[in-house]
Formats: sequence, structure tokens, C-alpha cells
Amino acid sequence: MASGSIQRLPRNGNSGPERAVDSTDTKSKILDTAEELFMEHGFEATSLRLITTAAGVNLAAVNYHFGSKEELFQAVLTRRLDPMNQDRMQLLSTYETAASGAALTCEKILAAMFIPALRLARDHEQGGKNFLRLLGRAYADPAPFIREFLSSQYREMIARFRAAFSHALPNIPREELSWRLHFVMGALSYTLAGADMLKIISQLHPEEATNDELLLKRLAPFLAAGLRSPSPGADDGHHLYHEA
Amino acid sequence: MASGSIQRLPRNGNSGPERAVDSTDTKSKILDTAEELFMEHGFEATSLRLITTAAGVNLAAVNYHFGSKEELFQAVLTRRLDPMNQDRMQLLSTYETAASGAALTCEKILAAMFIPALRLARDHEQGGKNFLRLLGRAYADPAPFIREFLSSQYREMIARFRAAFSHALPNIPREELSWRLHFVMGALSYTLAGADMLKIISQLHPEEATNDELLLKRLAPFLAAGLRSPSPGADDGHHLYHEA
DNA sequence: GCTCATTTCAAACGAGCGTTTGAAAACGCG
DNA sequence: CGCGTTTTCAAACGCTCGTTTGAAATGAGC
Repeated sequence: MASGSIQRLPRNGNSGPERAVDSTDTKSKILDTAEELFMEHGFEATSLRLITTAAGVNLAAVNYHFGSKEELFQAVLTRRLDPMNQDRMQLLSTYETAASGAALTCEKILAAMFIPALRLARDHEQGGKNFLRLLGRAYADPAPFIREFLSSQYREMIARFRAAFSHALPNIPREELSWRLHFVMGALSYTLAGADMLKIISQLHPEEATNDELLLKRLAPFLAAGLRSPSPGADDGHHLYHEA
Repeated sequence: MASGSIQRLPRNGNSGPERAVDSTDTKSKILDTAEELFMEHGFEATSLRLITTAAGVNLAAVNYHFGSKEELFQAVLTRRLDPMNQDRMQLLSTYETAASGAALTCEKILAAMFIPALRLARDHEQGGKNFLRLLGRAYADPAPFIREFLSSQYREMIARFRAAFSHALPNIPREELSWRLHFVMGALSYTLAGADMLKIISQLHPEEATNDELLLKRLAPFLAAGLRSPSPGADDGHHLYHEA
């Protein structure tokens, strides 16, 4: 009682035979609804009462099935993020095997990052795109438990892709490549978050602005060009930022 | 009484002679402390009690001086964002005048975006960098009042820079350029947000990871290369995303 | 049909939230 | 000083939050 452990959790966690994700059982209904509402309002601004009411389940069901609001959020993320990152690494390995040792192009490596994301957006017809927006927003969330969770989820995948880019771009110093990978992740997550800033910038037709496939098709060449650009070096002579 | 208007606001708003931002008067103490805490925890997770306690002022002072928590947040943003965007546009005009009609390079236009941000990070020795992180996070905040506020703050500046890029890159179709501007804003805001993802990716020395000037010095060439890259067109023949 | 574990439920708990209030304090000024 | 304005203050209001509780309902196995 004095310890901080959860006192009651259902026997049926996720062990045993994998049950299909239908929206009939309480746990799945909570996950689907929470994904949608977290995406719409963010973690802090989404209350458990809002989630459980929208899902048509009892308020206490969240703490019973997931333990806490934070663990529910992690469950929402990991349900789709984990398979997606596995797909990314497997696709990268497939490309590398097909190239039989030759270096991959940047576009090819970026494709290994993007295709599983697109597959996710397409497959789960309703939840997929919502999830990518949720994920993009989670990247920028300051809550420590979110940052630590994402770090652990991404560490392995990032290491794999960093090695691939390093092989594809032997002339880019290791440190410069780290920065560029950071920029790639930034543009990707910001893009996936579907920031409404786009409406100000582009005045695109609304139906086009939400077409993720077209979006990533434009993002990949843009990023590949940046990745391939000659390394400026740390201390070279152009003093672009000292004239003002 | 039945209306939603604020009932009591101080006579001394910001009209009259511009008073120096010293941390002595209540209003400035609140602004400085709120900037720091909003940056650290986000808008929702930062309570007025936390702010006022840390600032050493009374809880009711926020509602007295600013009207509400949302208006305080907007005041925190606008205090530095508005001058920064004015500087950006003025610097761009300076460059254009110096070029006397000739097209600017992408690096030059990006410099007009970055230099005022760097100036902000350097000038206000304590608050500057905090503010850029706060701003980067606000970009990704789903709260409608934040999005609308940023939209109105950015609309004019975005229009100016879009025109400049359009002049610098006559071969890029207008729509493609809109996308690329979106990617630029994404990478920039994500970078300024100082996402801890960087620690996973780079394993850079910590003191280097927080050096904003070095960071933007690497970001500008990366983005310029992407902006200049040949336009892929919407329906050309490379089917990168259909092979899986 | 009884038993026992699993799941659902209504209700409440304690805490923290943004905001309001009305009086006290501080200030400006003739 | 005396007076009106501006600012500060402690206290409270009404509300929502995540979580807990103990009992009722449900389901599976014998």
C-alpha cells in the first residue's frame, strides 16, 4: 500500500495469443479513442473523462487496463510505432542486401524511412494518419516521460540509419552528418505533425495539404539534396553571420 | 458583469514611454519567469501558481496585469517575436536594396531569417535562448489560440520571404516552393526547439549541442541545397514509393 | 450451479487548477 | 495631510483533474 506499484491490473495483458484489434473490447476502444483525442488536443489537455466518455466505457477502465494516463499514452504510441520502426529497419536491410555491399543512395535510405510511415498512413484507414500527426507532436512535447519513451523507442532505428547514411556519404564528417540527421528528423516530424502553418505558407487546396504520400514525395528529394550538399566545414572562411 | 470582458486591468498597459525591461517591477518579473517555465514544461503543464511563486509575486497579479493565462502566454511570445520578425523583414529589404534588383541567393535569404534569431539568442543573455526553445515548441502546440496567434504574427513575414524565394528560384513552381518553405520552417522550428532527440542522434558534446549559432550555420547550407534542388515535378517517372 | 477470477460500474477522494473578490497597502499629487 | 488611483494581498469559489474504492456484473471451468 505504501509502495507505488499498481494494485490491480488485468491478468490478460498482451501475453497469450495476439487478439485482433477490433473496436469491440474495452481496451481497443480506449486505445482508438485516445489516439484520436491525444492527436487533437495533446497529452495534457486531453482528460481521461473525455476519452472514456467518447469511447463509451467507464472512467475507471483506463486505470484498470493501463495503470495510468501516462501508460495509456505510451501504449497508444507503441502500438503502431514499434512495428513501424521494425519495418523501417527491415526494409533498409532488404535494400542493403539487394545492393550487395554497394552504397545506397540517400533517396533509397530515406525511402526506407518513409515507406513504412506511408504504409501506416494508408493501412489503418481511419487511425493511421491520426497517428502520424500524434507522433509528430509527441516529438516536440516537453514532458520528460514522453521524451524518454521516444528516445528508447528510436535509439536502435536511429543507429541503423546513421550507419547507412555514413556509408552513403563517406565525404561528410561524422559530426556534420549527425546535424543533418537531426534536420531530417525535424523536417519529417514537423511535416508529419501536419502543422497548420502550412495553410499560411502555401494556400494549397485543402485536399492536397492532407495528402501524406504527395507530401513525402516532395520532402524526400528536398532532404536528399541537403544531405548530399558539400560539407561546409566548421571554420571555413565564409562569414555569412558576421556581417550584421 | 454578464459580459466576458476583463473587469480590472491596470491603467498603465504598454502605452506611454517604453519602460526598460528590468526585473524589478511585477509585470516584468512575471514575463521573465513565465517565459522560462513555459519553455520548460509547456503551456498546459505550467500553472499560474508555479509562475507566481517562482517570480515572488502574488497569484492574482497575473490576472490583474494580463487578464488571463492565455493572454500572459501571448504577451510572452509577442514581446520578442514581434521585434524579431520586424528585424527579419527589414534585413531582407536591406539585402534586396543592396542587390539593386538582382535575385538574392538562397543563403542570403535564409540569413535574413536566421540572423535576427541569432541576435535574439545572444542579446538577452538569459532569456534569449529560452525564448527560441519556447517558440519552437509553440509551433507544434495543438491549442487553437496558440495556432491562431502564431498565424497572425507570421503571416506578413512569410509572405515577404515567399516572394523573395520565388524571385531567387524562378525555376521552382509556385506550389513546389510552398512545400519547400514548409520544410524550411519545420526544420528551423524543430532545431530551435532544441529537441532532445539530438542527444540520441549525435552524441555530440553537450556544450556543442546548445550552441545555436553553430547549429544554424549548419542548417542554412543544408536547407539551401534542398531549396535549390531541381524540381521533381508532380507526375514524373520515378516510382520510388510504389516498389514496396 | 457453484466458485473464483476477471471486468465493469457509480461514487467518491484529495489535490490542483484558473479566476474572482474585497479589503489593505502603496503611490501620486494638489 | 488628504484623496483618488493603482497595485498587492490572502482567501475563497467553482470546477476538473487522475486516481482509488468496494461492490455489482460477467465469464470460464469443474
